Amino acid sequence: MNAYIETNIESTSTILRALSNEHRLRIMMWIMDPEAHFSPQKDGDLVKDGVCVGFITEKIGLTQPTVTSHMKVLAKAGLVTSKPIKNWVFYKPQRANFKTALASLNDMLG
Amino acid sequence: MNAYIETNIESTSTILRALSNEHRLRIMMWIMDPEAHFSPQKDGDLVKDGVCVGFITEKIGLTQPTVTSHMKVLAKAGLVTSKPIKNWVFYKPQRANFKTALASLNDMLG
DNA sequence: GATCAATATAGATGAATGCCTATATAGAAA
DNA sequence: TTTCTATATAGGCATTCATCTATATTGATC
Repeated sequence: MNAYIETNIESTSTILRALSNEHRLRIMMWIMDPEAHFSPQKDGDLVKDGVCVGFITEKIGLTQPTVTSHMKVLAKAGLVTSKPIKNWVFYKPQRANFKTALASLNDMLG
Repeated sequence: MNAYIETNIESTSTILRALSNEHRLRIMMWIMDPEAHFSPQKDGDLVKDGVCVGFITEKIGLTQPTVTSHMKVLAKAGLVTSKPIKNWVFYKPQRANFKTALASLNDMLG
């Protein structure tokens, strides 16, 4: 078989699985346009640094460990990166990887 | 909240979940371009009617009930429709719904 | 009408998911 | 160095998913 297509199917399905959960889809939507959905943070810029776990937790109404677990799924799929500042952790979208996934979907199914 | 966005999140995540399984993603890829992946069928046109369950089952190497179950997931997500001819059932992509999902993803995250 | 062929349904099982509470860790501040 | 705060980890539990075997259904054919 075609190794390129196979690798592509694997990573694409990982990304789709990450986004297939309503909470995670909502979270991605929020952090893609953080200034529209969160108020400014003290120790990290919403756009430059990302959104902290606490803000997401409060907004989505799940417990903090559950949110951390969702963020890890997004991170493993390559959709976000995390950066610790003081004792916060800020999550920021990886737009390029999202765009690549959309393009793959289009290649494969479009 | 915005009912439009909420409905959208629900149906989009349903479609993403349907496509997040590697087998289903592969099947969708095949039936989107059926002539590239299957040989002609006796009682149904690959493009006009769709691909029969038996062909998919043989190509993917799972059992027939498992394939039927996958096809039902795709159908529930609105990604395929089925049409019985004689005692075959042909599955055909619903391109418009797929395109809509891609567009929603772009709206929400792009 | 009996048989064959293609698909669907039923039911079981193991693995993965999503959620929680309780606790650990690590940096900041007192 | 004790305490506070933000996040991570551990572990348990219920639900959903992916798969199989066995069987039912339905149309075609003999």
